[in-house]
Amino acid sequence: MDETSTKPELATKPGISNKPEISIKEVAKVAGVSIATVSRCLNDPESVREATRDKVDKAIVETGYSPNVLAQSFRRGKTNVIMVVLPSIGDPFFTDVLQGIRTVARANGYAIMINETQFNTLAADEIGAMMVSRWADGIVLLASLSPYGTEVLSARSHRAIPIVVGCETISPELARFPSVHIDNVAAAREATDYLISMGHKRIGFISGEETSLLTLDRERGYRAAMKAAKLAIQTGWVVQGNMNIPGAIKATRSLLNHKHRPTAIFCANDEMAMGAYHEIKSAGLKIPEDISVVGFDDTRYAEVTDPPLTTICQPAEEIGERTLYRLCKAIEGKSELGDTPEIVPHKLIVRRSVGKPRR
Amino acid sequence: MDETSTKPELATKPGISNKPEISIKEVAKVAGVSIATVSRCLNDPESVREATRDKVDKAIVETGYSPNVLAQSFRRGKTNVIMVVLPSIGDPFFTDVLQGIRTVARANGYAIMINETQFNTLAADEIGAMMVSRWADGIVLLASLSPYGTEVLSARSHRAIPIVVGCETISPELARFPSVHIDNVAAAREATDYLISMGHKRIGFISGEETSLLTLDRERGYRAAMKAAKLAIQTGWVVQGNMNIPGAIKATRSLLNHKHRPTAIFCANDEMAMGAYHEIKSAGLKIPEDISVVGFDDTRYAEVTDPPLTTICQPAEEIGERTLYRLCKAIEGKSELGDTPEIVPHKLIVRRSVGKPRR
DNA sequence: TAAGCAAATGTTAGCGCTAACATACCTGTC
DNA sequence: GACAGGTATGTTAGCGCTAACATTTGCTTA
Repeated sequence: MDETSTKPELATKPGISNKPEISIKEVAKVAGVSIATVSRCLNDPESVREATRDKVDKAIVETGYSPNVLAQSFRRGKTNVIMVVLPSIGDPFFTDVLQGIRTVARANGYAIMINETQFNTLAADEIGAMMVSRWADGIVLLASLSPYGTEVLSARSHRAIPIVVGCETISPELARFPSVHIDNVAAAREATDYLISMGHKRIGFISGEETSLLTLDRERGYRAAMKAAKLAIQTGWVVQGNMNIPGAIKATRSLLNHKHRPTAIFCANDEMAMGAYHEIKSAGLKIPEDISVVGFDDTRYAEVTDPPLTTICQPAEEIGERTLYRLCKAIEGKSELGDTPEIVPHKLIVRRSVGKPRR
Repeated sequence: MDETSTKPELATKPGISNKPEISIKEVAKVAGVSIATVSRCLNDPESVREATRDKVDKAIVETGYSPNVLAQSFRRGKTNVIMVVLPSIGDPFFTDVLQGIRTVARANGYAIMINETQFNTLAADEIGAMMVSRWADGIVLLASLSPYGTEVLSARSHRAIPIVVGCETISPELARFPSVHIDNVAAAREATDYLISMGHKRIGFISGEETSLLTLDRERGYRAAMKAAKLAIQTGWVVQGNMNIPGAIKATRSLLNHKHRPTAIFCANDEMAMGAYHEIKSAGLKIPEDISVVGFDDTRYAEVTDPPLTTICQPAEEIGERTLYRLCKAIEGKSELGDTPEIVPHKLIVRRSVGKPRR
């Protein structure tokens, strides 16, 4: 035990690390101080004399000690982990939101744990479990919850950890949570208005998951614009596309086969617009000459599609940053804005996917 | 305290949850049993008499108890968390890998923590910290580490938690870790050979991050194919594109302006191929008539680009599954394959982005 | 019915760390 | 040189849980 070989024996089987976990106790012994002093050196170095600190630092290096984060978290009752719940990791829009989240998280010493709902309810259980188990210090909810999920959340609310909702529109049930998002209704209306202003009268809409309130809001904006312009929406002009490419392809096909084929298609996100592009071109039609397309999100692909996609730009990174900022404040118990929803600005980005209708 | 109101008081300030954390002790008291029995009901229900179990279950519901996962993890020395390290969450290829990872993780009771390196060295520190702090039970490494990162890892190896490398080619330093990946050299060579077989003699290559061994391997395959066909590679035909769209656009521009302009471009991933498409079309050139393009990864976008992209298909989901499977085994200490690299098959998917060169 | 044995339950010692409290150690002042 | 008053360090009680060990209970069998 006392043989001072430079290298500790290597575990022959990684994964079954041989027990001798180096604890604060070991360091204390080597440094000739008490464990409290070691702890202080780690957490409040100012409070310990320099000479002692040096001894301890040396002992830490010598023993190869590093704190057991698990024990720390347990003791402090804080994990410094934030869970992010989102519908789909693959969505490039969320990539940008996550970027913002990560920046603020890192700055505040939090690690991020990502959880995909994939539009199912399972996630709700996991969120509930998370809340209750105290694994995470807080939750960023970028997805909409099923009614069941909302119920789970409410049921556990007495042991709640802070939640901030981002991107998603707020349902009445979730209204008690702070949120950061654009005005989806207004944005969708703006996009539709733009199509109308270009002369389109037959406009189709490809929606997302019906469980998503965000999608519903975009549909609402589309309908509002149509109504305001006194344009009728034919049955079959609103098709569900599930926010993904295969869904959009199917939806577009049905739109193209409609007996009153729309001259323009408004997609609830850019990903679906890419699917629509594909199907439109496959049908031998040209964008925007034969049919115009508008997307939503302004992902990094919008610029490089052919033709470049006209779409609504959300300040994704900013949403991420603001969401996490507010969550951090809430965790610290000094939320500034309370549960106020925070509306960030959107912007219609006009590229070349919209033209005048042929007739 | 004994007032049996249906709803416990709501914390007025979420985030500062009012202390009374319900512990196993509370449940034991309510059920009239010892804490050990409660623990047993949770962890090994078989070992407790049904009548007792019922009492405890009822008490659990009544108190609203749920275990403090932090305490459990601390006590057991196991978190059931696996950290996944990848270069970029936004890359659609990793979306599929993650899908596979998630499936196996969930089946084995692990939560996933995602960590983006974004090609910097910072991540290495975090991985090292993770290893040492025992936050995670294991690590999936889908990114290549900088030399510094490798050093960090080695330095801490005496307290190692299991690591399995996925996708990335294995450097000699990492060779001691198990891995799952395709044969990148062979795949890149196959793609290049295909271009050559179509009659191309002037072929450019857009590479990724120079720190990535995977990219280097693909470049190696390209060079090997060219050499085998006795085709010279002009200076300036191999350009770095950083695995993203803006990088690819710049790289493509330089390729198009080359005095010996290539008739085909091989991109180290599909994302860059999309950037290349854009730049080629912007220059007024047609794919594949004027210039052919080959990608790598076969992401979900490859099919819907215009024209559909010829590319190398990696079994992304399978890589994820296998990687995690092996990691789980390693965590359980019964790794079957040891550190053997596992090569999974790739496949060239021929679509319509490659034609015969014009001259 | 008492012994014997297994099954069921209880008791308790920590896991590694932090923080409250207790004690020791300085330094300067009169 | 004794004392106050601060500063630096030591001692120790848990956090909630699990698992090893101790004890009780219930049931079988002679």
